[in-house]
Amino acid sequence: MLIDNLLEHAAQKCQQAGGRFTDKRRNILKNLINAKSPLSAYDLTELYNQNNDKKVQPMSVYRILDFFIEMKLVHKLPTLNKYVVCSHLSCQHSHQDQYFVVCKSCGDAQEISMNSKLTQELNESVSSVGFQLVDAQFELFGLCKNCSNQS
Amino acid sequence: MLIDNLLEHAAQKCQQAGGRFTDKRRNILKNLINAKSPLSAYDLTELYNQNNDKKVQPMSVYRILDFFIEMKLVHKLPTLNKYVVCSHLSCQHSHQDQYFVVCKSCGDAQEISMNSKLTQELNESVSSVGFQLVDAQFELFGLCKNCSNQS
DNA sequence: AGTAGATATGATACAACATAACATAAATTA
DNA sequence: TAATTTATGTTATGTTGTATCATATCTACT
Repeated sequence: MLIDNLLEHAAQKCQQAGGRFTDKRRNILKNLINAKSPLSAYDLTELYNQNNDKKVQPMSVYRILDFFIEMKLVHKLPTLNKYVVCSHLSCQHSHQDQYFVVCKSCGDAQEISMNSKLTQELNESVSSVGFQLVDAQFELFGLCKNCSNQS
Repeated sequence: MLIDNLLEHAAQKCQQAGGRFTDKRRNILKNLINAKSPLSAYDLTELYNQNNDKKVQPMSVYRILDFFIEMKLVHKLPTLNKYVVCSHLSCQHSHQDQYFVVCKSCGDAQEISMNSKLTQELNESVSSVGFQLVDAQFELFGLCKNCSNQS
């Protein structure tokens, strides 16, 4: 999908929720969409400042990322302390829980939608120790096709 | 199980692997066994220094934790940046992959062994995006029995 | 016992990630 | 246009983790 369409879609989502899609936010989201792998808040700060006269500080980037996460436009990968755009940036419908596989070699991350069988498995095994599941997002580590061919 | 037995067992595991079970290591593992919830490296540093004349620095604690992780005596919860003892500290046999549920309210963490169905599900869905699973440990978030009753 | 090699820890500095707190600016709405 | 809400600026600081080089301690060998 064209990046401008994605941004337009993101803008709409924000506005519908009573948030603004400012230049800074647009710019930072664009950088994250174009990124080959997950980026840290400091990566995004640097990227922004390389390409803009007005500078931004990490504090602001964290705030902007928090906003995007609330808008469900961005996910945080807590193990990596990095951020990726939601792969369903352009869908209208609501989504299942999702999780991520991160390539140990190149750092690429893939979002995976959780199927119902998996969700059920997780819920069951969590209840078996007396817990009630709240947030099922998680990260796994592996090797992507490219990297496992090379080694 | 009595804590001294657990420590004795840990000592054996270390020695079998050609590692030493020094006083510092013993002391720090003991603190982690007694902990009610996961502790950070800095928590463990403070705990140690409160109870000992010879002080230890975070750097050393990180090294000791790395050692325990290699010995499979301790797990790191990467989302929390905290550490817990392996719930199978005293078993001899090798273990499946495991994951954790963390209570969002009280911070308590429970280790859960992955059953084969779940392992298979994960492997399948990861392969479906061209990845090969390497490390399947992860964390989920929920509410423990106590905390969900209170609210 | 003495020494060589491996293992463990000390010590200092710093990098990377993240938040607190208070001020200003810009948009929205009443 | 004044009041309110939303977004960002600014500075300081907290938290987590690693790099590097030095010293100590244990183990095994002759």
